[in-house]
Amino acid sequence: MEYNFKSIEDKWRKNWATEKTFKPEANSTKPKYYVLDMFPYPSGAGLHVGHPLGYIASDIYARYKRLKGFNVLHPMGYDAFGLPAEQYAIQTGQHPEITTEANISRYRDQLDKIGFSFDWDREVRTSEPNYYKWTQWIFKQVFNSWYCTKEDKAKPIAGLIERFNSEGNTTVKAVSDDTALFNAEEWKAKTSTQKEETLLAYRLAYRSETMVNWCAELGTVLANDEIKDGVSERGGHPVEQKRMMQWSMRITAYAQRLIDGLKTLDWTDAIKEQQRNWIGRSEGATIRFELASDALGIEQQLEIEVFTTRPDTIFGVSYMTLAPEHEYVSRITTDKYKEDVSNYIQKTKKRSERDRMSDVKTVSGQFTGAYVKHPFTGTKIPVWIGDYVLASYGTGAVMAVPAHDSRDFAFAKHYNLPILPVVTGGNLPEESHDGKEGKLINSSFLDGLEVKDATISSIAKIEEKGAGKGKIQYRLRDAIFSRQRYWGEPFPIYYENGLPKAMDDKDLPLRLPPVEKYLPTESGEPPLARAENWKTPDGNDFETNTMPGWAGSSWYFLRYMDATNDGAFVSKEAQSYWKNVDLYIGGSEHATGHLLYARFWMKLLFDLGFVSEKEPFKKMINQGMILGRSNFAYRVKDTNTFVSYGLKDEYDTTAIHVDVNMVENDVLNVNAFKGWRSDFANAAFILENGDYKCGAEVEKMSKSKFNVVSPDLIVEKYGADTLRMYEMFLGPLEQFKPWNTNGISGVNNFLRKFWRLFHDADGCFKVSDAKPLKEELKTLHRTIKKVQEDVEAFSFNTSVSTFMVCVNELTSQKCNKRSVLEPLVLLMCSYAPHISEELWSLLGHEDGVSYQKFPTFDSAHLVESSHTYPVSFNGKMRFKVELSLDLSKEEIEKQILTHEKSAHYLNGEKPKKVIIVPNKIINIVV
RNA sequence: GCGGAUAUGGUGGAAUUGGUAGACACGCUAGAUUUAGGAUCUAGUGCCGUGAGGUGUGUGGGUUCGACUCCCUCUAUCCGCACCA
Repeated sequence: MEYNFKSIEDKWRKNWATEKTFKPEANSTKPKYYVLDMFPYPSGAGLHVGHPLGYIASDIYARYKRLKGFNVLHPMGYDAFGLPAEQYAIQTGQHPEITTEANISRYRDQLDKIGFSFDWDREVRTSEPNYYKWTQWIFKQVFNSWYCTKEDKAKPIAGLIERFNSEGNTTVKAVSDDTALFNAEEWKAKTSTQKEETLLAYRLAYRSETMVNWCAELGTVLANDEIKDGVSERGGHPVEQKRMMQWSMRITAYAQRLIDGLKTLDWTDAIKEQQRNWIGRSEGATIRFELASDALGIEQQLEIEVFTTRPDTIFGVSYMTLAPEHEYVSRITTDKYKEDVSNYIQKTKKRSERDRMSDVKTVSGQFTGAYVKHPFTGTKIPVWIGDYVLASYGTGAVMAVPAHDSRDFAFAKHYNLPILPVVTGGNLPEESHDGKEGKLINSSFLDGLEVKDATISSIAKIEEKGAGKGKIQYRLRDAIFSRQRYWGEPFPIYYENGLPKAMDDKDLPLRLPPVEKYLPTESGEPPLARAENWKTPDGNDFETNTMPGWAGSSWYFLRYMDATNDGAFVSKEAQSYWKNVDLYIGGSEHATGHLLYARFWMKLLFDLGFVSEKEPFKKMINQGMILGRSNFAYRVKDTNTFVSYGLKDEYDTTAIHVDVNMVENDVLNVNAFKGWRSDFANAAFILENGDYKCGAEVEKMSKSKFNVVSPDLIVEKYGADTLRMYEMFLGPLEQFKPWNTNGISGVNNFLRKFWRLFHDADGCFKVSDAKPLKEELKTLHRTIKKVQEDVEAFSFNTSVSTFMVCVNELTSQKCNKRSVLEPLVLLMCSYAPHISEELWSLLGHEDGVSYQKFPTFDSAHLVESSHTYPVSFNGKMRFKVELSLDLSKEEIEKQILTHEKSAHYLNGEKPKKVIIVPNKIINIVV
């Protein structure tokens, strides 16, 4: 019988589904292992060959762990809320739910064809009410919590109210918006509205007027990580800064714990480093500078606070710079400079965020006429404004030390301000000396100290003087949590007297209401404002914003543990058994979005006692993207004539993406092209050697570039097992690589050869029960060893090669011994499950291959031809003999003596003594 | 500018962690077979050289009996962050 992948794959796929082969055991005594893929957003384009890459890798690992005796959880679901379905709804009026449903069923079909070992009974969809019920519930927990900095954890707000009742807020140490101090009496005297307002300043989910990234084109705000190069990540639309009332979450309260937690994670350094940079911890001090009182007609005793990471350079301050938006600018500017300052502010406002980014070299600023006093010397320091200082970081003001900060240096050079060196070293006055090495000079009590020590003692002196204090500053901002969209989770929030109130648990989920149109209202309110009767039974308005995309994806990994539970987001028992994700596979593009938010929520749920783990994903592998290879045709300008790639330089042409499915080996199927689009029906072609050659380029796969290769076609032509092995064979998992189908026949050949090992010349299934030869065992055990090492190291590409070598060797050994082939099937079944399952059943086993044990290797069989080389060692000669455990001592000696390099060491004499040590190194005393 | 990564044949990529560089696969060349081939099989294939031989892992240096592997220098490419004080 020939290898008929179609019938084999259909048969086993059905069998796995009906037998529920991949359902984890309940009440298992086995150790657990949780393998998770980042769940996909079901887009209209369907899966392309890049999507399954990570899924195949995780599937191989999940199947491997199962054979290794683990109770494996390997689920899949859909991140179903999102922009494209909503934009499609805006264009067509079709409800996003219908679009999403259709896309999901297409995804499911495609996924099913590849033979994954998912437990589909645990599927989750973030847009399902029985899922987002719990997203809303978690939001409520956040809303009803505050962050205690003393215990360094989130706590229920009810406890805070009790403390306010008994002692006010004077002893409360919390992460909160600045609020005035009050005692218990004052708290009790507040009206309920005032109390709510106060509490809102403490809640971990809160509403505030915030500067947001507003994308007019998309009609919504965007998070920082949804913006790339100043435009929206989706669609590339311009983004502007705007003040709006928004929900936010106090992720900043967790900044330090999010950094500390990274140490416990088995993630790549690149991702950890990205998160560290994003959180952006810097140690330094805040220092207050008093306004010089002799400034003309300016109010006394105003202090400007700066943040600096270099308090040691305090004596090098030669001026101060405020952000143009700094609140004191108008108050301190002297009459003489009023006009210049306001002109400058106007000018910087016009510069968009994008210009500021692309043009960081231009130095600009303006003197305000005001001076501050140096806290130690009392010297007058001029105050400038400059757009190199950001209002949103630190205090929006910097003490400028041009000698030791390159930005201050450029500014000082440009405006001719003094440059005072206070640390030795560097290349002053040509450039600033930013490095933290050298000794302090010209710095009074700091003179002679190293930078490190000077930093410590300067902070101490500043604190002693009451001029400031040591401070740790983070770049991370609170996460804006509301979106002006339809297709997202509604907030479980209504408004009473203008203040937000959380709904009762029993009223959840708050379902998305039907709306006529999916656009914002004429008055600019979000789409939910169109919903009829969007009110509580008491007539209070519901929140009209919806949650951002990351809400549902920040906890889905917990839901899989107990996907159908109606009484809790996950039961205590399920969570304490599965704990957290052991292996997470997905792209690195979520480094500062999803992966940070999920960690934040996990820690918050941990603080509140809902989960037992502090981190969601223990180990993570980031698969590289598979890129597409686009093809181009070259249209001669203003004609319908296309010129072949090699001749295009003789004409004035425009390149047009052509569908890669009409191109083979860069040769265009001209007839298919004519039928592709009506305006090409009459196209003329200038050929070379009778063919139309296309140009090619590697780009991201996308519908609009017509370079999407669907896995369906590959499965159709070669089968799922070939696709699985080929995707692994393509190269290291983590690497970005272009898709090309050139090598796929090699993998397909290999599977056919593998099949033939079990069949005789007439194609009849036939294996022998004879004892295997030494050579055959060597091949087998080497393969077991290598494959196990490769799987553990996620080097799936090399193990595919290992299989090929193994099958090639067994073929040339004409080996058809059961005792060799059976373990080989078990090795292969993670990679090519369908063919393995079929062969396993042909071998006469009733239990499926997934219920077996991973074979163990016996190093006694791993005998190589020996290889000897000399190693010098403390006057003795040391020889290393590789993999020659079966050689006799005499043989080893002979090899050493006849080794070409031996003459050099032994000078023709015989060694006095030969000592063989277990690690295959032989000491020879001369 | 800061941080992370990568660099090996015509191509994708191996190398047991310091031990015969180029496994495996694609491609290519020759031969066999087939009416013909996108099919199958056999042999060859880093580069230079007819050959013996020489040479070779981005550049230059170092450690070592021995370096793709370790150390230093430079170069190129990719990714992330970026006037964060």
